[in-house]
Amino acid sequence: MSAKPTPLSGFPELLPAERFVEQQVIDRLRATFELHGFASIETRAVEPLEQLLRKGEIDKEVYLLRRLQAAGEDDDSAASTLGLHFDLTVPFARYVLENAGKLEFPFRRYQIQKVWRGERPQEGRYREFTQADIDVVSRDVLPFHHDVEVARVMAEALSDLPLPALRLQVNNRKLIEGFFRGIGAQDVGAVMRAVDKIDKVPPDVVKAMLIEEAALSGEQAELCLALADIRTSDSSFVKRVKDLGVENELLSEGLAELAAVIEGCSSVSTERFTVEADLRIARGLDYYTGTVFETRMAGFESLGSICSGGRYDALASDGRTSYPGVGISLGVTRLLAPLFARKKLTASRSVPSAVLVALPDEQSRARCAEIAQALRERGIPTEVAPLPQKYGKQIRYAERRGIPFVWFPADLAADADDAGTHQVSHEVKDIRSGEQAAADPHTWSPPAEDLRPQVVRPEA
RNA sequence: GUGGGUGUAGCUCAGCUGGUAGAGCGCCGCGUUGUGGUCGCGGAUGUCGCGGGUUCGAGUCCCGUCACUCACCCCA
Repeated sequence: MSAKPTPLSGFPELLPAERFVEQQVIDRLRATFELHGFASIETRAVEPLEQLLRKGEIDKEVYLLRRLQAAGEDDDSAASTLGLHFDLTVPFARYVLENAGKLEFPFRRYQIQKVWRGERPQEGRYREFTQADIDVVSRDVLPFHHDVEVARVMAEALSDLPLPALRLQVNNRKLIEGFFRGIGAQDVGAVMRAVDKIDKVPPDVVKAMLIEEAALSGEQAELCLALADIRTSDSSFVKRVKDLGVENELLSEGLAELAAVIEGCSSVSTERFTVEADLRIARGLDYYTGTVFETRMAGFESLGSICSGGRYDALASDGRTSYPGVGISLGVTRLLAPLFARKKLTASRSVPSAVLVALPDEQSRARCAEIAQALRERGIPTEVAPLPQKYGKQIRYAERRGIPFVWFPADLAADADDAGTHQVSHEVKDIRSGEQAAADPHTWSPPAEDLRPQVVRPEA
């Protein structure tokens, strides 16, 4: 490669310190998911286009996969063409159907993988990014308490991470659909699309859209706006909805479900992670049938939702048996990349090494490697200096990487010579404080907080 | 897919009505001949995104193109 490559927009690549943070976050998510009994699976990167397009009008979002030499080959039907998956829910539904005979239901799984979308990239929107999903799927019927469970598990996982304050907003499709039907709306989808704009355009514009595009009367539109305005952190939203005076069976069911989720999550709500009913949340994806989730991060509202999901009763079905599910998906890249870009999150050093063993001269390399190995045997990440440069340069090498300790090997000539001019024993220097003391590679250990890099929030 | 903005050193950016490139930070060296950071002195680095056009002359003007970026759309 001769010319300098240009960055490829939308395919973020992290520097080592950021990658360290990402891996810590993924480890943390994984630990929490497993603590709650979710099993890991990984699905293939590609699905038949036919499967991928079941989700709706996203054909322009899917990257097709074909061999360079395949031009002119016959079969380009949706059934045989492959595309990279653009989320983890659709492949999971396919996986459940394919393995239904071997899985135990209700099936609880987590999945942390890359996904691809043909987007125009900008901050928080990528063409290749990592999602972390948890879902529970059952056969025929999935008890409602799992709606509460997935929210609680994700809340617990996110609460453990060093992030700005998060707000989990919950709504229910039955509630809003029931409400819209209850007021006499004919085109529920058009109403939802208009209401969904409420955070971006003024209320009177939304009202105009409701009247023009969803064929509502001014009164009906007012009721929709009033509903969308309701936001509470407890179940008091129920009374406020009822006060609007709309009667509908589906609405009542949705109200009861949403109240159950809000009450069920009240104990995981903290200052840094709040859960609330927000009746303007709709979600564009049409496979959701009940509970829906979105999550906003304080100071990063323009990113949109960083963690979303909901209940889908009909996504997976083989024609005779249906597999209803509920899940929630964290956008790991959307969450972290903006924090990295704004220097709100990084690692205390860019390499795992806690110790750099200084190299006096090339002849000493084997001896220095032994010192390093003695440290490693006790779990201390250690590297040997690459070149026998002046010690000042070697210290600088460590400093730039954030390696906190430099190990100076004992001078072998010390036995024969005057101890005043030679370093008789091994010494280790904390380059932050400058303190240096004699040490034995078989017993010395760094302070626990220096053993591994730490995730740090520079200004938090 | 639609509509804006921007491309100059490793990074952030200046560069006037066209006269063939600059600053800060970073990097390297020396002061300080095996202990860094501070300070002082010195040094290196650019196909001015790419292609074409106008001109005696283009980083600067024009056209095209590519990339990046922001907003919309949609979404993690």
